[in-house]
Amino acid sequence: MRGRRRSPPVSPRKAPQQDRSRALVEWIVEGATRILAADGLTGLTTNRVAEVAGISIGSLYQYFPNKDAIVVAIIERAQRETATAVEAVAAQVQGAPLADSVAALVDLAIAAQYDRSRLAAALDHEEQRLELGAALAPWHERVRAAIASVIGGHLPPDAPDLVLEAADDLFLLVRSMVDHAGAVGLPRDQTRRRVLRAALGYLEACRRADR
Amino acid sequence: MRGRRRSPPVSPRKAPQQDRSRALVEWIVEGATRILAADGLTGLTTNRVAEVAGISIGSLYQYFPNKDAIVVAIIERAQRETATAVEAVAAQVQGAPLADSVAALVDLAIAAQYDRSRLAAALDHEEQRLELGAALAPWHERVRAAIASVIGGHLPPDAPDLVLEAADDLFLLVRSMVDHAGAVGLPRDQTRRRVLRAALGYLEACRRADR
DNA sequence: AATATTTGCGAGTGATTGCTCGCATACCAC
DNA sequence: GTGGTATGCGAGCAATCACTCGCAAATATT
Repeated sequence: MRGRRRSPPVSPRKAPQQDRSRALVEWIVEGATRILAADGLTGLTTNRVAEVAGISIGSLYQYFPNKDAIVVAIIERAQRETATAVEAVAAQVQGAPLADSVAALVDLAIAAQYDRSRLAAALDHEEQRLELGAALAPWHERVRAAIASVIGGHLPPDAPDLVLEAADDLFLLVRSMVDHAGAVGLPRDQTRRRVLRAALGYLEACRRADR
Repeated sequence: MRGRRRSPPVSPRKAPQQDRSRALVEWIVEGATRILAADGLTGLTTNRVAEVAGISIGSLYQYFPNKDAIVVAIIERAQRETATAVEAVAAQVQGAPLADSVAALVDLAIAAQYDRSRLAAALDHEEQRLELGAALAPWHERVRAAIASVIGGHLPPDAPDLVLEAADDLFLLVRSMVDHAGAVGLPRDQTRRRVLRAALGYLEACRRADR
């Protein structure tokens, strides 16, 4: 276990207090995300982040205690966006047929991740390395709840555990397939068809499982 | 696209010609794999690989032109082992009921990857960075064919494309779920149950799709 | 206007790491 | 033994990168 980092402060060195500073932090995260999407982890150097954000490296370190803190901020923002987007779609498809609801979720995944496979892979990797599992649990919880609310009505009502389990599995399944399809450049419509088949097949299996 | 590496020689600088050298190359790859599994990419330095292999850094560079070449060797060995193992299982379950055959494949995945989620993630990441997709196609082909031979008899016989597609999707699905379960430390039996449900659900959907 | 405080800057530092190269050692032919 | 060759070695080089620190500019306070 040599390569493991210490666990140094990972929250902003100084909470941005003026609007300008808050915008700056967002701007840094935005730039770093673009670098990550374009060049992957090897391209993400602190000097380059500062350069892209149009500030000096010294200023960058007034708001982030170290490089990992920037990565954490990127991951947290991505999780927040994912959770919000999934919740929005979930609210929109309440009551719709299962196939349509799941299709909406798949479309969301394709729209959000398809051209960002490099970013997705990098974030996944860093999430593991920095051991952020616990810190991100609240976001996962929201995603799980949103998906559960979509599929809950179509599964046996006497097994709430099954629904949550299915929500987790469904999310992972869709995410993995979409990311991979994006990485190998599969056409979107084919991806949609295959992911949809997997997702609906899985849910059908769940429905049959608890009887 | 700044962080991208050139594409330098990635094959051994000098083909190992005596048995001793061949064993040495294998030994280096083995040590590097263990480092990767234990500490991830940050722990994998050329000096440490040499140290673990019990040779000098200079000797290491007689057989590998650069660090990436070591990673490529690790990946190729892993792919070879995966392909061989899947083919072996496929041969063993020929003619068995679908559920049993798929269960054997899932068990293989769990046995091979479960405690190596860090290694699996690192290799995935490097495979993308080094753009090895094309180079690894032959191994993927073998895996695809083996899985297709397992599930082929249980799908509509008039759609060979569907079978290959299903083989790819099934492999990805199982691998993703198992890797993730291993990373979060889910108990094996629960993992087995859930992955099996997803896999069989998917196949059932395939069977229904082409009618 | 004068002073104090905060914010921004970026050349430079120390540490790491991939890799080289000159030298030593082992092996071989005679 | 002697000369020649192949193999092994590891100190050290050059490049990279995360991060610091002393100074300047901007802003607030009196």
